[in-house]
Formats: sequence, structure tokens, C-alpha cells
Amino acid sequence: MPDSLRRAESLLKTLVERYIAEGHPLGSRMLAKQSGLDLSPATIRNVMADLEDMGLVKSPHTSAGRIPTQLGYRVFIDSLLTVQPLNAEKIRKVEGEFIAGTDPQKLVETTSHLLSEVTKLASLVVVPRREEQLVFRQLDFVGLSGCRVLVILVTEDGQVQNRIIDTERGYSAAELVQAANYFNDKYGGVAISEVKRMLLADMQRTTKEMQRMMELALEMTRKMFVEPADEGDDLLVSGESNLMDFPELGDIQKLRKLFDAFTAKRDLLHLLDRSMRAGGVKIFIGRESGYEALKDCSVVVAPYVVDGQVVGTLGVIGPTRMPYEHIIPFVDVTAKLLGGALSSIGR
Amino acid sequence: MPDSLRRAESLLKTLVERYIAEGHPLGSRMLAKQSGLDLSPATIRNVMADLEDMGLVKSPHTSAGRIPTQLGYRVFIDSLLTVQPLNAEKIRKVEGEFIAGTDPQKLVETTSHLLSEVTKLASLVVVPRREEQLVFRQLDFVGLSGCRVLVILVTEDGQVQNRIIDTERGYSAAELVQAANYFNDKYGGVAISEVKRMLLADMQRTTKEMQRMMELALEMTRKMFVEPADEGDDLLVSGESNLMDFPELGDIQKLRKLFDAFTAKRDLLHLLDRSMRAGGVKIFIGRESGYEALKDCSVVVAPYVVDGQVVGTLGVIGPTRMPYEHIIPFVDVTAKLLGGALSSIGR
DNA sequence: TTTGGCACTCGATCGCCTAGAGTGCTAATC
DNA sequence: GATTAGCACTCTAGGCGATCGAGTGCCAAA
Repeated sequence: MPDSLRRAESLLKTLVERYIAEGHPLGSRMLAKQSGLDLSPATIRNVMADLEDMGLVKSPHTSAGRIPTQLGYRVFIDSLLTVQPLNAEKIRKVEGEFIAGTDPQKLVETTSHLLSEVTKLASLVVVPRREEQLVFRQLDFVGLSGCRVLVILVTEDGQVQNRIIDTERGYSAAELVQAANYFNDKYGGVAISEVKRMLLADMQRTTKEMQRMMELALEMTRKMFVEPADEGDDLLVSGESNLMDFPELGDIQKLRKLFDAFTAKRDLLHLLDRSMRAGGVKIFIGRESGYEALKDCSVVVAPYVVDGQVVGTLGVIGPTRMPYEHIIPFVDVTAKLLGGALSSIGR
Repeated sequence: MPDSLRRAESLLKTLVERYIAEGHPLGSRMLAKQSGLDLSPATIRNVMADLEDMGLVKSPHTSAGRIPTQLGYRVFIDSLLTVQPLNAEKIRKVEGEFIAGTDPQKLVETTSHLLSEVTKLASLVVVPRREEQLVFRQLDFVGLSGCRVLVILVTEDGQVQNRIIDTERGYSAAELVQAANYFNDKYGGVAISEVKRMLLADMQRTTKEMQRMMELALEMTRKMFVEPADEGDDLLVSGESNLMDFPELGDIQKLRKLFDAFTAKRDLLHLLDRSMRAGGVKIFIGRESGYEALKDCSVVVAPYVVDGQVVGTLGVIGPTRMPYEHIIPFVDVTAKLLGGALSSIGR
């Protein structure tokens, strides 16, 4: 019966919409009025019973109307949601935040704040530190006290990483410059991962003639490249405290778990990594994320693309009951804008 | 009557101690047992009435025993507290965290985590970015796409700051190297604030002969140095979620205000700045901090010293009811250790 | 000065009740 | 056969009152 099915869908839609907007369970009476279907509460009740059998809605208790289940949200989002396109003015305003001439780090931070500011949720941005995608540009050695040397690594996209390392012996400023030059000539423009491999190979067959200068360069760069640099990607979170405004997260215990997840980052990073492959916006509802701490939350994320390559992911996290129709397009355009801004730095 | 006064003090001391430990208001009966003074509850009640008159204790309601007031805590800390010295083993363990060969940024982050980890409170560390104290060491220019140049600034203490700037025209790699050399020779070892001043002066009297090379160096460094760099000091907060475990901060509204203060940072920075001058550990109890959001919190901070100069402040923030006798010495040694570790990098 | 005694206050907890919202089922209606 | 009205039932929220226990303040005795 496609007719009664359509009706059920329509009712589910208004139920989810109203629930998202108000936060109260919806009774048959209310739903009859809101639906615009001109049905009596009794009929609505029958439909709701069916929806409950299908696992799309549930009631918190006997006399309390219905709220969507996780599955209900899923169906709503997948086939019932009518996304509100951002109006041009708003896009313009957001675009203005991505001022061109800034370095990647700043750009990513701005994006993170923008996301949480506009959505009033917590925002997540994965900062790509994945070496596979970075291309080596330049290295600098700066002698510090004793045998310590500060190594500064610049990649093609303008990221700067630095690290202090201990060397076997002290080196003069001239030696350091020479070593850096040697290194830069040899490896400039090579992917970091490749540099790593070449270094390892070079270390094996260090012949006498290259010894002098290589020795130094190798010693220092080994520590920089080969030893585990920073634990891979990094995650930027902001607007966490926005989540405290939602009554469904009012339980301090839940909140604590959530905040701990923000600081631990590991699980979240893994979650965001999963959505790197997919093309557009991806949504995890409640337990779909696979993490207990997020069971009352939804995560809306989109990968962003620099020079045709997916390099990172960004998105927001909030209560399951969030205004998806606004959040989804916003996350979408933000990802595109960030990708664009980052691409323009590279070249 | 010094005798009855001593008694009152002793009672206040045990009251504060017990209250810090248990969190419940203390009644006369309980206090009589705990005090070890061999007095009847009735007598205790009289003393408590006096203490209440003095504004040192109060009762939440008529039949609920007494808790310390802000003033009570103050008196307790100033003259009654017996600080527990850290045992040698613990110091050793903490010392181990300050591995020598790391850069300042990492060191400060480690300290921040250590503080919150050990105290189970939220930790605060002011990262010194104050230019007055930084000494210029080296500059690098890395050409990016178009007219964009990445400027990398290294200071004597091994800090690295970088910034992308837009220039008037594109420069060749050789030009960039030359300009950097020129700049490094001229300003190496000079305090940043001094570099700024000299730059401003030089820009005025740019004579022809220096023009060639100066022009470039000036253009780029003007943006780096003269335009407001990063908004001054930065504040590192960690372990915020520890605060959610305290029932006295169980009110979501309060918590929200507190967390907002952490992200806003401005007020906190100002507060920590105030304690830069003072020598040792400084304690702000409740409203003493002057900020509404902190009215139920205490802040324990100590400045840290690098090469004889106070450069920053660190500490913890938690509920007024915190175990001061452990927190205070811990903050104290942490400040000393961080100062020491940072000094050893400088030279 | 200390203490015992006593009246009093107040919060917390429990049980009870009611009002209201909403359901599910059955029988009547279209 | 689908829809609806009617009705009994369930459950929550909130108010009311009683009781209990912890603790105070004060007074009079020791």
C-alpha cells in the first residue's frame, strides 16, 4: 500500500522535524494538528504503532508521545530530509573568513572556530600531518647550546615543523649551513615519505667521499625524519562548551565522557579517518559512530580536498537532535572553502 | 584571651581540613570528635557562633553545620595550613618528565598535562611570547607561490615562529637568501623589541646605497615584526574535564561559564599576569580573582624563572575546596622545574 | 567557663493524591 | 476496509503533608 506508506513517511518526517525543533516527545493530538494531513488523533496512533513496530520511533514511557529512534533519524536523513541551501549572503560572509594570505595552521584554526561559532555545536577539524602527502621543500639547522641543534622543516604547502635534537658533537655555524645546503639540493621537491626511504638507504652505503658532509646531515635528519615525528594527524576541537547548552547532554557523567573523548582524540581521529574515503558529507548518528561516549551525539563530517587530494576531514558534533537541514550544507561548503583556500597556498 | 583564640583557630583548622576532605558541612557533634580538644558539642557551638560572627564560617541553612567562607579559607591558608612537602620519590618522578632535549613548546605542553594529571584539576600555563624578553637569532625566507613568502623567525631560546606574508613583487631564491643573510648579520643577538625599534628607524632613512637589499628585507620583516604578531602571550589549559567531577561545580550553568572563560582566555591571562611580579606561589580564593566565572574556584599559581627573569606563570584551577597542602608545593616545584628546563635550552 | 538539656528550624525523604497527557483497544461509522 | 469516537488504563509531574534526623541557639545548672 504505497498510500499508507507515504502517509507514514510524512508523519515520521514531521515528527522528527518537530522533535528537533522543540525537544519534547510528540503525542498523537499534536501530531494530528501539525501534520497537515487532516487525520484524527486515533488514526495517527495507529500509524505510530506501526512506526514503533518498525523501530523508527519509541516512547520514553507509556504516556509520553513518541520520539525518533536512531534508526528513525537515519531514515529521516537518508530519504526524508529537505536540505536548506545556504543563502548567498551567508555564503559570502563565510567566504570572507578565508582570507588568502595566511598559513595553513591559522586557516585551519579559523575554520574550526567558524564552524563552532555558526553551528553552536562543537567543531572538529583534522589537521593533515600525514607525511605521505607532504612534499619536502627546505631544511634549516640552527645551532643551539652545546650539541643541540634546532631543525626546521618546511614543506611545499608552507607548513613549518621544528624539533630540537641532540647530536654527537658540536658543529660550527658554517658546517650547519653547508649541511643544510647539501640536503636541500639533494631532496628538494621530493615527497617526505620518499626522503625517508632514501635516507635509510643512504645510511647503509655511506662511502668515504660523501662522508664529510653527509655524516652531519644524516645524523640530524635521521632523528627528524625517521624517528616517529608527531603522532600523525592532529585534531582541532573548538566550541566544546556549546554542548553544555543542550538539555539532553545535561548529565554531567555523559558530558565528562564526551569531553574526555575530545582530549583523548584517538577515537575521534579514527572516526574521522573513516570518512576520508567517502566523497561528500557523512553522518554518524548516535551509536553508529561505534563509540560509547558519542551514543547521544551525531557527527556530521566532510572531507576536504587540496589539489585534488583528500587531505583531511572537518565537521561538527552535537546532540542527535540537531538541525541537520542547516548543519549539513554548512559543513559541506566549509569543507569546500577550506580545501580551496589551502590549495591556493600550495601554488 | 589568647587561649580561647588558639582554640578557635584550631577548630577552624580542623573544620576546613575536614570539609576539604569530605565536602559535607560539619556539625558541632562531629567537630567535637574530630578536633581532639575534648570539648562538648555545646562549647563547640559557642565557638562556631563566634567564628560565624567573624565571617570565617557560615551555614548553608539552619540545620546544616558549618562550612568555611572565602575569608575562612584565606585565614586557613595564610596562617593555619601545614603544607605537606613532596616526598623525594615523587619529586624524582616529576623531574623525570622534564627531559632536557625538547623544545620550549613541547616542554610547556608536557608541564601542562603533568599539572592536571597529578592534581586532577585544570591546569594553566602561560606560554611566554613576550617579545621584550626574546632575543632574535635567525630569520629565514622561503618563497612560496606568487608573491607570498614564508618568514621563519628563530629566537635564542629555540622558539620558532612562522608567518606567511604577501610582498609587493616576487623574489628569486637567491635574493631571499641574500636578504636573510643581511638581516641575520645585522640583527643577530639583538632583543626583538630592539630589532623592532631599529627597523622603524631604518625605514625612515633608507639611503640609496643600502636600498637594494634592505628594501626586500625591510618589506618582509616589517610585516613580521611591526604588525601585531600573535596577540601576545598564550595560555595553555588542560584537564578541564577534571572539574566536572566536583559536585560543587555540578551546576551546568556554572560549568559553562567556567569553560567559556577557558576558551576566552583573556581574563585568565590577566589574572595570571597579576601574579607575575610576586615571588612564590600565589592563591586566589573564589571572588578574590575578580571574575564572576571563578567565584566558586580557587586558583593556585606560581611564576617561573628563566635565566633569572620571570617569563611566565603556571598553576591550577579547581573548586575552592581543594587540597591546598598538596597542591601548593606541587605547583611550586613544577614552576621551578619548568624554569630550570627552559633555562638549560637557552644556553 | 563549660556543659547538659530543650525547644526549634530546616532539609530530605517517603507516601499519597490529583491532574494531565497519551496510549491501546473496541465498537461504531463512513 | 479504513477511519474515527469513546473509554479504560497507564504513567509522570507536581503538590501536600508527615516524619525523621541533624543541627542550632539559648538558658540554666555545674
